[in-house]
Amino acid sequence: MTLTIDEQMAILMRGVEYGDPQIKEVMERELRERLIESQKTGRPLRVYLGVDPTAPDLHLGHTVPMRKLRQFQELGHECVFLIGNFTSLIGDPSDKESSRRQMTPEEVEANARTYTEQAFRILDPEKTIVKYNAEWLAPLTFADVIKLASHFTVQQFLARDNFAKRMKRGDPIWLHEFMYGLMQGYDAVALHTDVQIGGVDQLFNLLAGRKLQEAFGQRPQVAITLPILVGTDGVLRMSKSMGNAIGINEPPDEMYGKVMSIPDSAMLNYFNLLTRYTPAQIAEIEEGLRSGRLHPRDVKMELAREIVSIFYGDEAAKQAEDHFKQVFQRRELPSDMPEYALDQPTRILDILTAAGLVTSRSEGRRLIRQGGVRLDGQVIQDIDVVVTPDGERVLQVGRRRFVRLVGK
RNA sequence: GGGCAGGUACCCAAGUGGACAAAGGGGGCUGACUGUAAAUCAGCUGGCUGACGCCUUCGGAGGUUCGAAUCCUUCCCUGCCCA
Repeated sequence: MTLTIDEQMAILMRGVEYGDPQIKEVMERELRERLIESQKTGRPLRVYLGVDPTAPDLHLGHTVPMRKLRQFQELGHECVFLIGNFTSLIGDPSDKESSRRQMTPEEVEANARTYTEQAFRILDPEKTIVKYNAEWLAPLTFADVIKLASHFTVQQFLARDNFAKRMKRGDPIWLHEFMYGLMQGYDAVALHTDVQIGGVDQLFNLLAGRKLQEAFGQRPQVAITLPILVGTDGVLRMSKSMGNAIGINEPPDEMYGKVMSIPDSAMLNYFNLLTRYTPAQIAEIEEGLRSGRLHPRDVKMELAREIVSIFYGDEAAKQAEDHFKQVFQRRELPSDMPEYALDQPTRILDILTAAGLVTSRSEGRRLIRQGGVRLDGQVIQDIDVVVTPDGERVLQVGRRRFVRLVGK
């Protein structure tokens, strides 16, 4: 609370990115004005972040704007975590080149529950207001919707990068997808927001909010947009459906390992968007990597440790790192592994499938043929080998799947 | 409503009567190497089978044929042009 406006601005604008320098200038100016007013009047700003519950788990990509919301929270502002339980029935065109399928109300509801639980690992539950946009979107009449639509032209939508691309390619653009921007814009109106946070791909929607707020006689919100986090492939945006996501609910070992699997080229993206490091510290790392003073592997391990630590604490991060060194660097057995009770001589393929190490027997055969299956460290050559229970034996598939066979 | 072009495996995309479980790329997996599950290189990537082989798959349903992803009928869906 004792921070100066300049100090607050430095925190809040950190990492913020717009496609356009002019927008940035305007947003910066407006945010500053509002902060000053807030300080004078004592009225906290109303800040909101919306997420669509399209998958059961939040991943690291979601945490980028959530951390920004948290910063506002810590500066004493009123923060709304909005679950797009209505919008996700439509499917957001922003994050996909192609349109997203519509979800059933049941799926949305189940996901919304896990989302809020997981969100509180970043946000302060005491200071967070959780809202669902079906509250105000569901009651709108067709006439209301038409009125909202009358504030936009088709050209404005078609100019949007995402639609323009699909247009060019001849991919379908559904009429209902246009409604998405209207809905998200109306969220801002319904919430009387001062600030909305989102990914840069959401800029269009945030600006739609400004437009609608003006139409409703409200002061247009400040849009704060953040860069997109890439997934473990290092190229595409992180998303569960792309299979390149790191879930915030994943166990520490898994989280650490997945961070280690990102390409070196993605490291700075992660440092910037996910860690607690200052810009100066990150610049130093960047310089170190470039000059060869720092070893990329060590830097990545530092990154993995930091990320696990944010979610599970230093102790768990340390343990995850030890596990990683043990299993992947020294190729030793992990300290603990799942057990599978073996009570009679059993063919190897039966064990692999029953223990869930492979998804089909064909896959098991393939892995054995490729030398990817080991019993007590010995590569299994014979597909037909029968394993007899004999105290404890360790069955390993590839480098990271282990099961302890326990005789009975 | 009319004309034209399309709908292929997790994704993109070839194939237009048999040699197609279906080219190529991406992703994923395994192995080698290494600096890590980076990079690079090699292999694998529908299911069942010890194996020969068998079964299921090319928008849906029928049909022609010894044989169909490929031809025909019909239905559903998409894009472009015209109205």
